[in-house]
Amino acid sequence: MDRYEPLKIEAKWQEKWEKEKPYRAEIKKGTPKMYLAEMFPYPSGAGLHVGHVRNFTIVDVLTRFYEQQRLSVMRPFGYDTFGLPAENYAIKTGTAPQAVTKTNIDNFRKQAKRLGYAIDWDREINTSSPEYYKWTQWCFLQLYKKGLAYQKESYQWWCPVDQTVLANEQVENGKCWRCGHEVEKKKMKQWFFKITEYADELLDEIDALDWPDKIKTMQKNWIGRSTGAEIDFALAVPSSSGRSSRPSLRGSSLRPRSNCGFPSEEVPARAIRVFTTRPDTIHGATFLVLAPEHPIIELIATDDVYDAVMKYKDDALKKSEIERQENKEKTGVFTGAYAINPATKEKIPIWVADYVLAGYGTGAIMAVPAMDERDHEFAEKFDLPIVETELCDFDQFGTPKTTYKMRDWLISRQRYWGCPIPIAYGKDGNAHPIPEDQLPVMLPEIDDYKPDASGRSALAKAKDWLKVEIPVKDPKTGKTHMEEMTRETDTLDGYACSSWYLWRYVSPHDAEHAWDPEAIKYWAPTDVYVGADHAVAHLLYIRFWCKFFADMGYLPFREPIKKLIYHGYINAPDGKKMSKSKGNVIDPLDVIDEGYGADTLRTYEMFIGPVELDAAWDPRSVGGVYRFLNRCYNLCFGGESVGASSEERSEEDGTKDSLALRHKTIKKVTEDIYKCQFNTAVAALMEYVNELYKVGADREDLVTLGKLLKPFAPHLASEILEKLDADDEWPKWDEKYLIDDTVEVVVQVNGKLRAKLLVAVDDLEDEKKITDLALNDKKVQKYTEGGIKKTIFVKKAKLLNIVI
RNA sequence: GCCCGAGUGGCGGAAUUGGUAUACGCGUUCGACUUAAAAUCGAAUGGAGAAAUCCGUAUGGGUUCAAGUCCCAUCUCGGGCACCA
Repeated sequence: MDRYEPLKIEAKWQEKWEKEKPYRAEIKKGTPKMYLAEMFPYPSGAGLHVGHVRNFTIVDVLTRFYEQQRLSVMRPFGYDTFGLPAENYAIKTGTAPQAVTKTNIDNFRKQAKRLGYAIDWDREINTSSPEYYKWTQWCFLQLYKKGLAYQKESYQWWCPVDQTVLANEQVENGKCWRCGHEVEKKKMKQWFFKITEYADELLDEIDALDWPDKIKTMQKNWIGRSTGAEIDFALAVPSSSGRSSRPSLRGSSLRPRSNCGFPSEEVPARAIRVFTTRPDTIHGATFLVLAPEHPIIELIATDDVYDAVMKYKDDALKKSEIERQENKEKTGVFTGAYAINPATKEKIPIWVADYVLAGYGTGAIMAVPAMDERDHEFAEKFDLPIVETELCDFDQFGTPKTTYKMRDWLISRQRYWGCPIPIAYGKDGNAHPIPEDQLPVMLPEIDDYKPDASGRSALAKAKDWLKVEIPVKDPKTGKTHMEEMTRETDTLDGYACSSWYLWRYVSPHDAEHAWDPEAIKYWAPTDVYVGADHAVAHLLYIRFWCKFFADMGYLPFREPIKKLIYHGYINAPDGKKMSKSKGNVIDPLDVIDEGYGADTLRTYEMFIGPVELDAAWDPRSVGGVYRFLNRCYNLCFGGESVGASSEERSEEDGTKDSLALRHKTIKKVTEDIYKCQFNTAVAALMEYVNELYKVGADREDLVTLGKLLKPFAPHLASEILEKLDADDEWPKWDEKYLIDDTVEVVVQVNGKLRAKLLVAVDDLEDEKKITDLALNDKKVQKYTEGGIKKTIFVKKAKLLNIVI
């Protein structure tokens, strides 16, 4: 008898799948479709890690499960290749990111193929290939045309190490998500996507999603909608006139410069607009507080305190986000100016303090120390009046307003290795979109990738590339002429590239469209999406783009992902995060090559625990799963030690029991996979094999085993099914085999287990018979001598409780 | 600080959602095979007890015929948000 040699079996099947391409997705009209994908990986130089394997295997189990049910299945694969690691590597070594990326992709593909995934390899995509990013640029232009891609000068997060700006979503606890360095605020003109335009819809549709609550809550918090009102507080007449060198307030209305994220509408002359969720407390507003960045500060600060106010402002701007977060002690400074509370008509002082955030609301608040804890703390510290307030009807003072914590998505990156933004600047400095027929704007190959602190990417050094001729229509004559312009040197945030890739998969080589309209109608939206990261950023951005392209008529749905599986990490055996520096990394390819094989690795990672939980790698448990597969092999390929064959079994009981066992297992495994409870599905298969060892297995038992095992261990299962000359169609269970002739009834006395009765299944209908049987049971009688109060029979639970 | 989620054997974890707690796997122990080891196969394995039994799902209370599951309080751990007016 042959031994189980996983590496041999796996090589055989992988070669067959490579040649025959059985997992190619095709549109089959009339057949229900199933589109599954993982969050595509960034192909790092280190190759696959066990976390990738968990991610991809979850998708694979479901892919094969549905494929075996003969649904029309699509499971593509791709690479998210733009980004800092490849670029930093290029800077360090002088190797072109293009070359590094190609090497890494080749390695990833080779490794993924060794895991036996049911991937349609003809649908492979790579975000840094021109055939892909051409359409990323096309997407940008659609957003631009609708005014949803725009430029704005404002204070932004700047990472001094990576020398680029970052989106809010990429700043974690005041640190850069990539390098971990503290971020700074820098005032720059940058490109944004107007995600806030969709804030309400993004929020309102969360509840209906089949996504983990954790993610839904995080997105809700991130969007952070609150409703209230905006109220204008008129400035009181300044006690001293402004310095002549300073801009004057008189006459003109105040238009906040568009540099702090303040609303762009005009604020009435000589007034400060505040946002509050509690306009009904306006009578208790005893002072105003402005964010340090508020542009009106320098206009209203009186001479006597002007320098102090400006110093406070400068200090606040210099402070890192971490310093601001750590120090919750209230600080602030009086501007010397006053405003009029429109409700009480009282003159109230205007302060500046950094506990008021520039980016939220109007960057100014009315402080109601009697109602608000923070205002109270501030009032106490600076000895400002606290007056109890009566709630009032505020309609006469303010206008209803809804605000969001979410900001527009900053997409400019001052980096080389990204998708070029398809924009050029004319002599007048105005931005012009690159015409669609000039796409893609190719990323030029350059020698020196290093960015500098100038705030421009290395592309600024590609002198030839910078020049471009753009057709311009003269507004007077209506004639078009070519004008030489200078290209935008910022590249797009990598998240832009991944905001539409799920739709590219439906027609990955389409040269005419970003995605084929017919194919998208059939395949999309994605039915199951699996990942372990990007709870807010990517998963919010892709929802935003989906809604936008739905509005544009390019997508026939408004939510891109029906079901989201968000799985846990796999940690090192010591429970800590795996990391190269700690030297505790488990390399999945090593696990395969040690002799365990891919089937063991895959099955182990499904068995490791509930999908949503983190788990620690346990080398010994890997051995346990290997033993299980080995037992499967021996059972199917005939070992002497295997239990009785079907012929030797007693005709009456054996066959009936084995049918019950088989159908029970089919039911359990099927239902568990639907519920993504892969650990218990594997446990059920183990139980099945254990039982078959005891009672013997006939051909049908083994065929069933092969079919149920295939999603987890596809190579071994294929080998089994081939030997048995069986197809892999998913088996169905029949409830009639699950009903036994006899059942065990549990007898409790006061809720404690005292006896078990074996009764005919029909007797479950006869409560009196069972009660009599129980009361005649010797073990039960020991407890019921003193008489009984009542009995409770629960048919569903096959349980009788006797109360004494 | 606020909002979620979770605490079950030596370990990872099961438990039809109120109905036999500890499935499955690991580890441990014993046995078979072997000159021996590995592999494989079989058996045992929550604690106490000679046994009958008793005690056991973080802790303390409660509801119920019946609680790991529901309610209240406390403790511990994880996650999210964190001056958002």
